[in-house]
Amino acid sequence: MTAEMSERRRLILKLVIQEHIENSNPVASDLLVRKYGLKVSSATVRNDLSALEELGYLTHLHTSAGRVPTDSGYRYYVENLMDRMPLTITEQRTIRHQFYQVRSEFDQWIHLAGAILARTAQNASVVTLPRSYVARFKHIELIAIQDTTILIVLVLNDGNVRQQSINVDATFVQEELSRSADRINDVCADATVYKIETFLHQDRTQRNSQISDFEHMVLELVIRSMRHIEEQFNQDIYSDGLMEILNQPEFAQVDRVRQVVALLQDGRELKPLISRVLLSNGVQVVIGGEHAQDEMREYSVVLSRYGISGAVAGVLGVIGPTRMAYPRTISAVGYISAVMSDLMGDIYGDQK
Amino acid sequence: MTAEMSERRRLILKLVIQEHIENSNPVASDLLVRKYGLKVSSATVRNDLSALEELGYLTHLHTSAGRVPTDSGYRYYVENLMDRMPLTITEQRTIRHQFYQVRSEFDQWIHLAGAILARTAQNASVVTLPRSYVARFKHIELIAIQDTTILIVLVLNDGNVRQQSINVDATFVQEELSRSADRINDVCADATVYKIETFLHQDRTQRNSQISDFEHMVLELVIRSMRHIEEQFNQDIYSDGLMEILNQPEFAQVDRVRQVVALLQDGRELKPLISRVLLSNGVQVVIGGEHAQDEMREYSVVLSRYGISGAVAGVLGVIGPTRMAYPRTISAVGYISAVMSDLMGDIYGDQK
DNA sequence: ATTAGCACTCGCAACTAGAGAGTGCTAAGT
DNA sequence: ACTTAGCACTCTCTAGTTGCGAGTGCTAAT
Repeated sequence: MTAEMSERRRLILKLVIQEHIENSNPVASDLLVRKYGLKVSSATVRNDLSALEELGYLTHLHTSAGRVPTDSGYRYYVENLMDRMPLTITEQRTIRHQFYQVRSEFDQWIHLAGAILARTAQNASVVTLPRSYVARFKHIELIAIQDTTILIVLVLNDGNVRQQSINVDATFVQEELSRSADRINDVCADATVYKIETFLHQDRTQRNSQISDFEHMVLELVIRSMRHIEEQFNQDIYSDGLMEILNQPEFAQVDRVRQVVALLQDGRELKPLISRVLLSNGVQVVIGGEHAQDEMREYSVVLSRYGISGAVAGVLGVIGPTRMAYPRTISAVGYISAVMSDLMGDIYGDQK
Repeated sequence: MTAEMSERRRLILKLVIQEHIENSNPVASDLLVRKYGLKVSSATVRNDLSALEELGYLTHLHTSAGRVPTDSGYRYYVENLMDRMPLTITEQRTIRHQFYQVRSEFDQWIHLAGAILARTAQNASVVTLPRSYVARFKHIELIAIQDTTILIVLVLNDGNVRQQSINVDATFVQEELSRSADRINDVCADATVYKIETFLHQDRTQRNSQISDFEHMVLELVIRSMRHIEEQFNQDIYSDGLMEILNQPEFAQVDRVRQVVALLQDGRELKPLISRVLLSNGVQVVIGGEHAQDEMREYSVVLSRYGISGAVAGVLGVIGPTRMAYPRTISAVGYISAVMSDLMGDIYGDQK
């Protein structure tokens, strides 16, 4: 005697969820009949609603309140019911245009992506920098900025640039430094950390070293930097749209606000998700209680990988309350990740 | 017959403010007598309180509530009453130690400063990057990252590093690029934008050009970048401590929270302040209604310039509700700006 | 299977009352 | 002239009460 699905029940579930997403209050049976012109009476709808509740897709807070979707209700909606809702042509053009304008400054990309995502989805956005799966040395530059202070600029193959300064005993002139940099660039071209380490080790045990003590020291620093980067592989999460998410009615209480601020600020709860998404394709949706972490129980995330498959990749997406405009959010995340991937293809080339 | 100051009234004002700063509720006459063991009765204190109110240093919200400082009360306190409260030796040592650990990665400095300020003052912090008064070219690097894509890394004398990528028609090999970079580095050494422009102009009108067309193009980009940097001179505000400030009891209502998030996020209200502080010495305090902007009426800021006087400078400080632990905050801002200035002296040298 | 009708539940807003906190004033004391 | 005790007065905050509206759930009829 358990409840069963039917076409009408599916329609009612869809309407309940869409109505709830739009207005955030519980949905009543007769509102559905009136607003959507159902050809049945509110009593019939009530029966269906309680059947949908029995199936686990809806709940009430208390007897005399309208229905609210559960996490599995949202899941069913996302999988089976919702209509795709692509961004309008105008929106797409605007977005492409904005990216085009900052195409050469790629440290701006993630800021732009974060801002657009947040505005489009009316929720908070998260974006990680694109990173190589294995960091490779691309180029080093040594610049004398003071008598005994040297600025090291290290460029990796994924466009990661790190600057660092060191103090040395002796005074170097720029020519010397440039020659050292050239030598290091030669030796390390396209090398992984491991290769650089091996080289350093061999060079040390040999009698006639190819490189100077100073260059040794620089290489040590390079290794340390690259290790450091690999450790925090995709761990720096840039986030935007705090204002947007705070305008959602679920954040009318301060403790909810504090909770979401904490969530976005340290990002500990998001990291496992991001790691998983990095290995997947397409837009991923995790809804409320599906999260492993308790702190995320009240939030949904819509994430996608972007980048060049097999080479460099990052993750971007949206986080918001479980009551979220999934169709639009999913489209926005999908579209922006595609635009970003295209851009990266232009710059890094479509290697592989 | 206007009210006058007296030693006891000064003491009472000081106690009211300190008590209010600590507990955030209005201060009653008999609490002062009980808690601080005053040698007069609560009725006397009441008389003094109403005298202080007449002088404009205190208010009531309504007849039967305790006293609360006004903005000018806080001002009087900061100018005349408060005891300096330096950070403890342990705190100072911890802070120095933390900076020491990241001394070579100076893009971390502002993050560290922001975090420490926020934690120490239990409020939001703001930090701007150190910038030269006039940007000077230091070094350029051209790196082939793809057949027709070149990465430009531009280093300015204040340590500002900008990366940019360009697409070109022809294919360049790294050697060619390095030679071009060398030539540009020669020509532009320590030049201001103006100088580079003049050079470019002269070189164009001459028959035999010193540099190639490609190098011309790069220089154009350099000029654009430097202009861009000069325009947003100290305009990028890094901010931290949102969690800390939200824990202050004045942010128990959501609209206050939204207000402060907006304030920190766009920073429009802070920019004029920062520009002013850049030209001043020592720790500057602006309290509530002293702000020119209405949006800042409920906040106080404690700011200080840091850097090397006459060369590079930035601003750091704390923003919080007018009820703020001024002595401690002022000490923290002063101390951290001193530490940052020292560090910068080590790196950039104490030129001038 | 659908529907009308109606009792029942729950939350929410408005109102009331009483307690508590703290002042302001007056008149007396030093 | 300053200080103080005493007390009335004001205002807020909390708890309790009530009534209303929204919406369900059930029953019995179609």
